[in-house]
Amino acid sequence: MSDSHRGWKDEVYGQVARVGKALASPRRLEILDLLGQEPKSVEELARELGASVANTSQHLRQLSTARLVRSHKRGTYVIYELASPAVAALTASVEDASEALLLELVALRQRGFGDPTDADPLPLDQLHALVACQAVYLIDVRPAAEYAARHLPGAVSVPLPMLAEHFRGWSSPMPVVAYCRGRYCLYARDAVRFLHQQGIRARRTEASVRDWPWEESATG
Amino acid sequence: MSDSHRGWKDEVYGQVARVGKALASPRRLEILDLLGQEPKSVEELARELGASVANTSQHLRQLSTARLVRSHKRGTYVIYELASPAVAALTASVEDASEALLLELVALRQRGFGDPTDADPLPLDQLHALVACQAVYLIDVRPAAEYAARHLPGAVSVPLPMLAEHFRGWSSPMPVVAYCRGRYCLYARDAVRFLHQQGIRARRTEASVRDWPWEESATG
DNA sequence: CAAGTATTCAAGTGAGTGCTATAATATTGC
DNA sequence: GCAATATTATAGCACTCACTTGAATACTTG
Repeated sequence: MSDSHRGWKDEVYGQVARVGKALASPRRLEILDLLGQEPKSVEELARELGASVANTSQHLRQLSTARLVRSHKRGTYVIYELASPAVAALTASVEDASEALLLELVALRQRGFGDPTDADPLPLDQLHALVACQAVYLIDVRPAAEYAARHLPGAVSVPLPMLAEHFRGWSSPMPVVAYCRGRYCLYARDAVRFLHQQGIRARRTEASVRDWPWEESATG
Repeated sequence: MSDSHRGWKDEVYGQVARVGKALASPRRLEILDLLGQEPKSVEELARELGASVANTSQHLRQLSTARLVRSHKRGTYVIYELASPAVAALTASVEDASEALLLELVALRQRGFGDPTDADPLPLDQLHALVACQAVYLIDVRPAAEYAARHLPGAVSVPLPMLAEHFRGWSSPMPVVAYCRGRYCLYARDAVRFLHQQGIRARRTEASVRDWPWEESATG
């Protein structure tokens, strides 16, 4: 009985495992998070990953055969992007589950944000409210291209290298809130540390373009 | 800049990849689906999988070190169970994503349910309504132990081997709806085929205990 | 058409994985 | 305590995977 279904089940779970295998490498997971920000070229991904171009290309090939990403050519570059929003939802699920199950991961993340000057992150719902009534100065500290692709409504683009220049002579009493790529990105942490050094009220949030309630292409 | 965060990112994504690796094997995915029904012993899982006990034990060990499952002893048996509801949600996410991304999987599933006598499955919301007003006879064709652990409200336990006996002399005009473990289980299909042969109005649903809106331990 | 550049292919290596078969380790029931 | 049984550990095999290196491909630009 159960035996007569064996072949079919093997095939079915074999297919699901194609997706599972794609999620089995740290590099590939990081690639998926990066592509969740914005489509990127192989070279750019390799630079972000600190990996060789050839190696990055191979990982992208695997993600591609598992249908998690797709590519098209733009000029001399091959631009990779997530195959669908379902992929961003999938990686979010895996990361959520990991945080729920692995104490090590929670500890590791606390270690990254453990400096006493790193205030608690601003929760998503509070951010929503504060931005709506313009009570905070929301900055997007990712590279400009990622801001251009998609950003939180009301946010100002201040890439990390521009931070000092942007806040030179800053005297507004309005508190600053910084966001970056999300949970596993330290840009916002670095920004907040710098602003604190300058005596500017600042806080980070773990919200990112992934979490924001998106109406299609509303890039306010 | 990005380089100074490298070590931390490697560790973080390494942790997430622990969960990813656990999802990278067809056998382990099937184990997670089976444990989503009910906690089971190694021996029982091995029988369901058509795998050796030793091999099953090894897979369970991997799932265990990734914290997706946990175990406790009952008599001479070691009973494995999902570590938390988050694991069931995770496997559901992976399967959802696979179905959204892999045409092969959709085709494969259609092949399993492609017989013209297999009517379209009853959607979850319709099932909810029909059960609420007692317009259908809902049968749970999984093994009795899984029914005992958890079942849809209003369902009657009719394990597949008991099907013929249960419906001998059946004359009610009420249509039968059969459910089993879910999307990748063929028990409900087999039950509906049999009932059709007997001239009984029957339909399957892909709803399962995983999909039902559960209030805690309401096993109506 | 030629040069330059972005990407992919191919081969090689060391580590890891899935499976089998066999032995070892409980733990229960007599 | 001894036999029976459920589970896990160990060793070995074929295979896959991640990464590196060096060459090949494809496309743009002059």
